[in-house]
Amino acid sequence: MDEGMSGFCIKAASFRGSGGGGGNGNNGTKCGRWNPTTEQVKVLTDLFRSGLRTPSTDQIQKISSQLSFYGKIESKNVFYWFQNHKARERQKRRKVSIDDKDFTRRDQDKISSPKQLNQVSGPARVIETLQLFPVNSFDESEAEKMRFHANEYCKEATAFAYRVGTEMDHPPLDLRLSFL
Amino acid sequence: MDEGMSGFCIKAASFRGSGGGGGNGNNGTKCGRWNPTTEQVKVLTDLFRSGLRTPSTDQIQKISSQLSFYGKIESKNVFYWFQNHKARERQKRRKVSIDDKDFTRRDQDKISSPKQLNQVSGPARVIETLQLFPVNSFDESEAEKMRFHANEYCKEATAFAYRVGTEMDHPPLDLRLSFL
DNA sequence: AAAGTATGAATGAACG
DNA sequence: CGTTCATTCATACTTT
Repeated sequence: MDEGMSGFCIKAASFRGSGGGGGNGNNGTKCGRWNPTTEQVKVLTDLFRSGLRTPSTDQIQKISSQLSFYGKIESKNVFYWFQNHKARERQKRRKVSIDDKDFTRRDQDKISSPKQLNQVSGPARVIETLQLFPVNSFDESEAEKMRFHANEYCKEATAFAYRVGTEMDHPPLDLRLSFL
Repeated sequence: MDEGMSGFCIKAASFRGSGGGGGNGNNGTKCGRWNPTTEQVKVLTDLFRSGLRTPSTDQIQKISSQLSFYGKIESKNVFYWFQNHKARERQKRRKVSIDDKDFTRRDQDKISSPKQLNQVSGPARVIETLQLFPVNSFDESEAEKMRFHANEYCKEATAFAYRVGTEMDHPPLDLRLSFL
């Protein structure tokens, strides 16, 4: 297809996510955008999982410094990484939650002969246990913005244990584009 | 978490809309990546051609719900579809316009694609929130198609537990993140 | 079957 | 912060 590759250097097919640091030495001829190594990603992920979500400038600096050992990295990369990771956690939760499992119970007219195979709707998305007590273990020296923040989303902590139907019965189809 | 690794499901060589529309026997147990049926693609394309470019979350969910009849689909699939379709439309357009100095003697209007009619270069902003008119092709029932939608933005008072309070998470694990 | 193409998915970067 | 753009990776599909 002869894509663009217009502009900057190209990359030579690196693998990402292949656990165990598959020699993803992005160091070298790498320009354009930051391509984190598996080690870098792991550390960042650990930090995130530990509860870090919006690191301060100082934290970003420290993280960046530590991560620079594994490869080229800048502070802004760390900043963006956390921004994106946090945003996407939320975004994904929103998109994957109410997706399928449509209850469009329209009139049962004609079934024609559609081939609804075993449409496995929703592979039982697991619900991670959310902590109600944010305990920030690190950075107790300059907890600036991390004040009492645990009092904003207290609407309901109900973990809807919705079981995914073992057998999804398909409603008769009647699709119009007027659902928007 | 780790949206990365989407597991690894054994690929089962599925068919996608094997040729002419007819039986796009949606694959049965296919995990890997979403494989849209021809009907799904048609609806999405119609929506796109109607001017929809970046559907909102609500729209995405509605579309996904409607499309779930034709086969397995999730909201994120719809999201990605529009993102990709828009990006690639732009990419193609950008590539065929600038640079490339040679005027090909050949016809510029090759086969192209039947998927470009509107949305040309121009400040004319395409409609973002549009009213869809039925363009169904395999649905002969014309019962309630002319419904006035008015300008009611009733937000579908569905009681979805929506709070996402996944703030801090403090697993008992201990990392060597002492450099912070 | 290999090579090429189309496209779903992921994510860095940045905008508003 | 949520949303959007750009680029890239992975894979389904097509062509040779």
